[in-house]
Amino acid sequence: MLCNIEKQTIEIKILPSDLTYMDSTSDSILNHKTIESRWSVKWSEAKLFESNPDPKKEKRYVTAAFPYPNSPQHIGHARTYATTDIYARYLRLKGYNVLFPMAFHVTGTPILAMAKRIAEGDRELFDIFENIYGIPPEQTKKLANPTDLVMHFSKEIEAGMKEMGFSIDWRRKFYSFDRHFGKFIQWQFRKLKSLGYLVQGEHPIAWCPKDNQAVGGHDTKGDIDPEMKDFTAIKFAYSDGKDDGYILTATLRPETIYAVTNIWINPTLSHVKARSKKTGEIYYIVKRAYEKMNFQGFELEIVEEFLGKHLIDLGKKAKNPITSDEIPIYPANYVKDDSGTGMVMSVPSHAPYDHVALVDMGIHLDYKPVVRVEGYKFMAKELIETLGIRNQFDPRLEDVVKEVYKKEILTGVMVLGPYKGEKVSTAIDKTKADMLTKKLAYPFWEINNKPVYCRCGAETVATILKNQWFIDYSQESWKEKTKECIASMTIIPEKTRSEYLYTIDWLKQKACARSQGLGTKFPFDEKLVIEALSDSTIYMAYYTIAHIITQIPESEIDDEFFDFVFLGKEPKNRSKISKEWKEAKESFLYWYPLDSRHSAGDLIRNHLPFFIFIHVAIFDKKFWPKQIATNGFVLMDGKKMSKSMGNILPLRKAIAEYGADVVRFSVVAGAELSSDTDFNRGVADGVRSRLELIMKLAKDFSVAKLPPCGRMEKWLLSRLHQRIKKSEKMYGQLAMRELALELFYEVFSDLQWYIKRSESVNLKHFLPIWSSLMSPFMPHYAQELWHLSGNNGFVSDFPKADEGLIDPILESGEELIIKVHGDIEKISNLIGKKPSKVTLYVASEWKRKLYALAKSIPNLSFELLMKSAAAEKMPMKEVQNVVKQIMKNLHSISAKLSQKEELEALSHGSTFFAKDYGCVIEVLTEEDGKHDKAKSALPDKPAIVIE
RNA sequence: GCAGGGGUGGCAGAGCGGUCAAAUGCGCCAGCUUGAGGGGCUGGUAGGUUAGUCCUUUCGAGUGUUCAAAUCACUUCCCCUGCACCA
Repeated sequence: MLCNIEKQTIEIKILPSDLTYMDSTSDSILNHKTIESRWSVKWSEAKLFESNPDPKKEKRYVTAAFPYPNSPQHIGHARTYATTDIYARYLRLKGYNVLFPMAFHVTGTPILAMAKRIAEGDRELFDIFENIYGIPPEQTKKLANPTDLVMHFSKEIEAGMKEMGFSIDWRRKFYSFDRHFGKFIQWQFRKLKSLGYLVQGEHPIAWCPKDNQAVGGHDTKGDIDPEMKDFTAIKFAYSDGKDDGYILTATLRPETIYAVTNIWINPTLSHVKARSKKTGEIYYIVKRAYEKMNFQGFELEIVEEFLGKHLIDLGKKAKNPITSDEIPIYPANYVKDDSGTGMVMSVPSHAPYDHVALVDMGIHLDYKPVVRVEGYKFMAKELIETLGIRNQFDPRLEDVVKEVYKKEILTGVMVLGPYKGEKVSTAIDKTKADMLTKKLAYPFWEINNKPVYCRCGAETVATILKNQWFIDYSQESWKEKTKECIASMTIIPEKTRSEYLYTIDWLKQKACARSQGLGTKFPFDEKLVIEALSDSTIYMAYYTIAHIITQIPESEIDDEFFDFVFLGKEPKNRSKISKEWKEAKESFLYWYPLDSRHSAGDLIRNHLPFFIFIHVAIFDKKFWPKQIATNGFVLMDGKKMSKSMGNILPLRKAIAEYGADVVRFSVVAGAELSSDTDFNRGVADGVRSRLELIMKLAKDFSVAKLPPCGRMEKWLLSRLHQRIKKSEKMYGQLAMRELALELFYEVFSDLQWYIKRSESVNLKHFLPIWSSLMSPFMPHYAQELWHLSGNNGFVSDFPKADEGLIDPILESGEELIIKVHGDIEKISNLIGKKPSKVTLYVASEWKRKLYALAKSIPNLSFELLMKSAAAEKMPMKEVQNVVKQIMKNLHSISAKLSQKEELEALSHGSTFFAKDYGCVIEVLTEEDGKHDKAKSALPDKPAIVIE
């Protein structure tokens, strides 16, 4: 029961106009800093988020992708964590024992590269630090050591997370370069190797010849990711048999080898005759290619150097290694020496340049088509002729090349050679593989988007890493197991499921070790470091023991420890099992499997599949993850945040300005989970001012001792209890946008209506429930409200919907009042005068019956309804009019209330109408009405007469 | 090209067969409130029309299914993301 005990009542009368004080500068009593720090201190003192196994309670284990501390966090990062925290807090309210841990990922090269840039005094970086993150240059200078950098930013991030009120168990914090963690990762890799998932092979990478090391995107000027392009270097012997050297041509289209007509050599460029020290083979190539080839393991030495003209002047012919055709060698000025070997096999039927060059020379040949493309016979030739391109130097030729290559490779079908009938995309690989195995050709790599410069200034080159280690995600049985896991998981949003499956299908081998970077040493080659996407796949398991394992000296940790904890295998020597071993195992068994993994949506194509792959590889099925939820980005005023645009809003700055709860709410509430959301001042201000109104109301009126049992209090509670039911489902599905609407914006309009309608305001029963419902989103303010409304302790339960308090009649009654209120307004605007008297006529009971009748008759027609009405002995003259209306809007008619109920509601509303419009209100039944209009009353739509 | 997602009002973004001229927020306009501003409140925001109504056009374009389509099917155009070794 609602109103029983409060005896002492103090009547506080307020008018809606009294509430027009939402003054954002008057937040002395609404200071978010005070409220937020008050409660975060209390939470931390109560160790509320330090979660330990408790066999009596059901657990839920949630994690979010750990941050990479090479810069402070911005509001975009906050979205994933806020989502996770909201979910974690919701689960706690539902009574679960919830674990939400956090750590820092420092693996890889970006931090190293950044520290190096600081050491070098990189202006650009110092500017970014100063202008975007507010770090003065003197301080930046001190961060030249990678560890200092990590510590500085991780502290910053941790502070931000604490300010945000994330319910994290910080005891479990670690860094991915911690040695204890390294032991765990090495164990993981030994496991993968023993399972046959670790393989070695060749791998092309970008290389800096000056620094003598591999170059990733972070190591280049302008952070450009070097892209690798694979050529095929094909050996053309001289046909006279007198020269044992090969003209080594490089091509991207090895499948066109069947239609080579000649070889192009640029007569003006420096060429060399070079001998391989490995095989003794001799190649003719441009001089610039010689250096590049040595980076790719050809081990060449120069025998002779000359201009290309020399080779042409010999007048010899070459032999096609596949078709054995004898082909001439022609000069071509368009051939450049910065790409490939500087020697080109000419395929005029498919290469636009070759065609134009031959035409230029006045040579006419019978073209052999190798590839057929819909709509063309010789695509290259036809396009050139259509465009009227006359020589090799026409800039449009470049576009033609792109167009032809794209079309032919993507849609073309082979019409020549052993792969006749196959798609070009596969024929390229097959033809190439054939030539490679027969040693008729070699792979040759080039940086596709060159020039890419290393930060040291040198241009990067392509090189081939022998013995690169891979995790072999290509194994079919492994893929199947991974898919099995996905099938058992809840994927939020569900529509991304196919993306996971697609990614799992195309994942091949993933290079997992690098020569540099922070992190864990590769156990099978200590010169290498495990790269970042490979050491972050099962670290969620490590959290469960992170605060326990550190109690064991690192030197005593071995694979048996992890086997024992994670796989349940007893060590050979059972006396090894210490208290910590047992505790760790118990903790893992309690918390695992992971119940929900949270991350940004862009990780669906790499980290998240890896996460599942490695889990299914290593852990027992009962420890496979249960759920993944991914979210979109946060835009700043509609634009993507970026360093170059300078529109990054650092999280802590946002918190200082708006307060943690407003930021939390704003970054998750604006859009559905998976789509990008916009953060802008307007939205954040709107959230803040609403929150402030509620706080103000609470402060002033929550403790008022008047009985909160009036019609409007009941209405407010009825609405709220409806929302409890709905929101529970939404929380479970992480429907952030819907929750925000349901629990915040709509509740706010309820409150506005309530204030308008009530003689006095009393939120005593409303506030505790609402604060509990909202507490996952706005934990600090919710806690404050909980406290203000006279409750002790922490918000700790999810409210239960009380069906007995849900009153549909009451709600419909208010709906009617809202509608009539609006209608009066509309009419008086329309007739252009303020009402002095308003009379409302409530429709007769028989009209409601007629409505019900209409709804109950299948395949309703005018005649049918008239007949039925006649059978019920209704007043047929009027029935005709009503039936006409019914037939028009059959789908929208409703009569939720009886005449009596409508009458009651409107009578109650009449004092409000009278006050609001400053006029006399009369509510009558249709039958009692004298006015002509009275008859036009319909259920849910009283007739209104304004005088 | 392949794979995935998407095209809705000034903007963002719901809706996914009837209650839809289309939630909500932002913006804009008008009135009120306020010392001004900010803020707040009320109403409006496709066009026309009317005592709260009704009509027409509208949800990328087109065709179809249906008594009924923003919602279903087909065709077509356009946009975004990914196609890797990068955290």
